[in-house]
Amino acid sequence: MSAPFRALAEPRRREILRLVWDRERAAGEIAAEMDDVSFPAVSQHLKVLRDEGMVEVRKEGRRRIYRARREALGPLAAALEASWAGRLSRLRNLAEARERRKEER
Amino acid sequence: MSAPFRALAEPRRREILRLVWDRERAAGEIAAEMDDVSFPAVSQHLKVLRDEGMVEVRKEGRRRIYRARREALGPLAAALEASWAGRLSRLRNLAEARERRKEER
DNA sequence: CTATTACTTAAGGATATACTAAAATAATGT
DNA sequence: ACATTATTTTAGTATATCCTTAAGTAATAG
Repeated sequence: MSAPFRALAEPRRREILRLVWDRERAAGEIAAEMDDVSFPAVSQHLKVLRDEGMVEVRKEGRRRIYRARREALGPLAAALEASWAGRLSRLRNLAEARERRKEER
Repeated sequence: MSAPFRALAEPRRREILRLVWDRERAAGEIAAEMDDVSFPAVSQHLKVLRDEGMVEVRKEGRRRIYRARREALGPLAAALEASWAGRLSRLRNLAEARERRKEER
């Protein structure tokens, strides 16, 4: 129960999920889309997502093709989509306002 | 956007949220309900939740009374409730099955 | 069967984070 | 004013995690 939240705590993993959310992509393609991170690092994140059942892999020749298992994410799928749509922003704004108040002191 | 997921990654913080989900509780009461953790540690977790706007505090005498800001959690509220109800278990079971398969090799 | 491409796994290091104990702050009581 | 209770903050440490480089697999190509 703990693990799904943990898996999504990492921004890179959320970005990977976004990339394979509605089209499948090979590991290499995913890595190519991401900035400032090595291929192995991406591969390690993919492993975490696989172990959580959040993505599925399919072999095609020498490529591994990934896609999100949206159903498996349950209510977390909506939370992810909200975050990509910036719809978690009310929360963020509140946090920022609090931060500002703190600094004013 | 990153921060809310990060805040919920920590099991203790999810437990704190559960404790103040539908009744308010003083910081000390929260700490008393939790096992194997010091009061300061709980206080630090409460700070994270406060900074994320996930809980509200109210002073009453020398006690600080906390409650969850469920509205502010947006779609994450449903994910939390699902996790407490064990309804994220399909995900977990898949992950465990995968784990078993790996060990069998 | 050697080389190349695509990817994963392993080893090691740097940084983040969660914890404890101790000190500081805040409100009330004597 | 001083003590007590409730909580937070600070300082320091241990552990987790994310990253990089290097080495290991797997599949196809020559």
